[in-house]
Formats: sequence, structure tokens, C-alpha cells
Amino acid sequence: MSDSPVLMPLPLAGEPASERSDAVRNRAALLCAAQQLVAENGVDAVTMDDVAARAGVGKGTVFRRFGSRAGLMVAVLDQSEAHWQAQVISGPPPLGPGAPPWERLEAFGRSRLETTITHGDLLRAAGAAGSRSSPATSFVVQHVHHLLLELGVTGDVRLLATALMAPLEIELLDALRTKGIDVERILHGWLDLARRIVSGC
Amino acid sequence: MSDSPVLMPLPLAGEPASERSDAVRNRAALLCAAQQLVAENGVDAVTMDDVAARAGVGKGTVFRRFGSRAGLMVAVLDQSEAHWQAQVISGPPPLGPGAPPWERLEAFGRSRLETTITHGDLLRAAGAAGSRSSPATSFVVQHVHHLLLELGVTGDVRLLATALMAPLEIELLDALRTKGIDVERILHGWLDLARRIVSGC
DNA sequence: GTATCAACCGGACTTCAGTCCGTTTCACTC
DNA sequence: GAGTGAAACGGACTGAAGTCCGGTTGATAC
Repeated sequence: MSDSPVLMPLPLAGEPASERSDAVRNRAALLCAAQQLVAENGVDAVTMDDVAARAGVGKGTVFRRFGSRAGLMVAVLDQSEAHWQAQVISGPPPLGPGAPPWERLEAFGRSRLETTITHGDLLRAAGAAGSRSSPATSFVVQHVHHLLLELGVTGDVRLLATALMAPLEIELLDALRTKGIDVERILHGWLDLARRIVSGC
Repeated sequence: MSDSPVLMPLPLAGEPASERSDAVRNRAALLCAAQQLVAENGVDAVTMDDVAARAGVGKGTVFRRFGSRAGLMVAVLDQSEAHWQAQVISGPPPLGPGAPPWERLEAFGRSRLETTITHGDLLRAAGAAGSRSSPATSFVVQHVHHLLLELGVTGDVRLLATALMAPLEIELLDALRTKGIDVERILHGWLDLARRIVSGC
């Protein structure tokens, strides 16, 4: 059983804890149940009723907490990616800090590509919610934005960062791999794209 | 009522017409019904039962022909985009042939962006099937690939073409616009990206 | 301790996408 | 123009997402 601490949505010291204690308990139980069921049976086999039953709560509660199946999957995903994000923020170089920015960018692209493929099922189940409002995506764009600035890229750098990460979205990777293009080639293509963005002109 | 001719899947002269006549009739009727219902009530309000009823066929038939709701939406979309594709292939420059390749690429990006936003609901309903196996996407990548070659881009040009179009997918546009980034800025960002790819270095 | 009420809970209910299989129709042959 | 079989048809059925609302509980005030 996964007993890793559930990521709290920043209970800032003085604030009037926006969630009631039973709600917090249920959120954690649901997330844990969902993680287990995904691990046991695969994403596609997990139903909302299953999750509710395993967590010992009613189905309505699942939807109040996570809004939809996609929303629940986003939450599960965010937990799964916490470790990866930690590696980027404070792990060893070249993925973590310490290496020159270009090397970090290379490592980041490679690592992101692998992570995306690993979590493919979860990302597909998260759907638009996954690429849209997930903290995970904000983090990715934020980090690339930062590296591009360090590399001296000028212009609308935030948009360039977004555009650079777009080809690594799961839908596109699925499409390319279905056409027989392997991961190595995709990575080379991405590095080429990154080089062209950084070179500027 | 839309009475534009349904796009036939190439009934090549000598081949043993792979679809029975009733199947062909029903495909056309279903596509027409779907188009009407989408126009009348919006994509989200259209159910498969509605479409079947309007076309005067059973529900099973809808699924045999189009596989899923997403598949049906892809088919509707392909018809809606036929006119646009014709403009690109044989319309007036700079979108159509005749203008220098860079100008064509600029016009293509602008036009694609507008088309994607216009067909947003349909594209979202088409989901992964929309970005993956749709003839529409093949066409887009194919065309950009061609223009990049004319512009002297070297390397894995097909992958670069795919990467260049990735930031114009509806999910990403939705995310950016939700954050308050307007279409004009997105277009500028895209043009900058295109310039960097073409400049090479 | 008790009153109050907003937030939360549960699980029956509704709505649809997608499946299944007995029946019908088309196309082709003799 | 009757026979034949593969393909297509239809609509009842299934399973899961998402909604609703009467009942419950936790936090706060006094």
C-alpha cells in the first residue's frame, strides 16, 4: 500500500483551512484508493464506483472532490510526478541544477519524453484536463522558460517554451509511434527543434 | 439542409466496391444528419441516438460506420475542412500556390489557427482520433513538410513539420487562451518559431 | 454544552456511449 | 428468378459517468 504523504494544497499557516477535516480525509482516501486500483488493474479498468467503494465513501463524494474521472486521474498523476519534479528542482545534474543550461535542457527533454510515455495511460485518461490545468504542465513550461532565458533566448520566451514542449504531448507521441517512428528519432527531432530555438538568429 | 456531395473514399475504377449500396446510402444519411444536428444544436448536444433517429437508421449502424462518437465527429470535420484544403491546394495565393514559400507558410499558419479555433468544438469532440488518424492532420503535416523543403530546411524535416504544427492543436490553444493570451500573440509566437526553424543555423 | 448552518455525504437515478445477436438485404451465381 | 452467404441492419441491453437531494456532520459562536 502506498503510504506516501498526500500532497496538501498549501494549507498556508494563517488561512481558515478551506476544507473540512472529513473532506481532507476522504480526499486522501480516494487518492490512495485510485492509486492502488490503477496499479492493480490498469487505468482503463478503474471505474469511479470502484474507487468510491475501495475508499469506503459514496460516489457523489468522488465527484465533489475531483469533478470528473479526468480530474481524478490528474490528481493521481500529479502525485506520481512529484518525485520527478523533485529531481528536476533539486536532483543531481544534468537534470537537476548545476549543469550548463543547454545540458539541462537536453536532459529535461529526454526525461520528459520518457516520463510522458511511462505515464501514457494516465495522461490519456486525464485528457484535456491533463494538458490544460494540471500543475504538472505549468511546472514544465515554467522550467523550460527559465532555461531558455538562461540560454539567452529573446522574444516571447514563454510562448516559445510552450511551443517547444507541445511536440512531447502524449497524443502526438502516440501518433508518431503508431507510424513507426521510434523514441530515439523523436528525441533527436526534439533536440534539433530546441537547438533551432536557442540559436535564434 | 446541406446537400454538398459526400466525399467518397476513392471508389477506384476496377475495384470491387468495398461497401454495399445500402451502407453507402446510410453513411451519407448519417453524415448529413450529424452535420445538421451539430449546426442546429451544437456539438455537445448531439447524441448518437439523435443522429441515428434523424438519419432513419438504427443506432448499431452509426457505430458500424464510424466506430465511435469521436469517429463520427472526425468524419463531420473532414467534410467541413474539405473546402479549406481546396483553398490551400488550388486557391489564390498566398495561401494557395503562386506565392513564395515563406509567405505561403505564414498564410498557412494564420489560416490553420483560425480554422482550428472555428472548429474547436468539433475538434474537442473528435479528441485523440482528431489529432491522430484524421486525414486532416496528415494533410497539414504533408503541406508544411513540402513548404519547409522548398525553404531549404534540412534534417528530419517531417518531424520538424509535425513539431511546428503541434502548438496549433486545439488543446494547447484552449489552454493559452484560458490564460488570457490572445490569438494575435499566439500567431506572432508561432511565426517566430517558424522563422527559427527555417533559419536553421 | 448546545445551537446553528454551511459544507459534506451517500447512493438511487438519469443519460449516453458502446455491444450483441437474431433478422433482413444486397450482390452475385447458376 | 431462385438460391446463397456475407455484409449490413435495428433496437433492446449493458455498463459506467455524472447528477440530485434528503440526511448528516464538523466548525464556530455564545
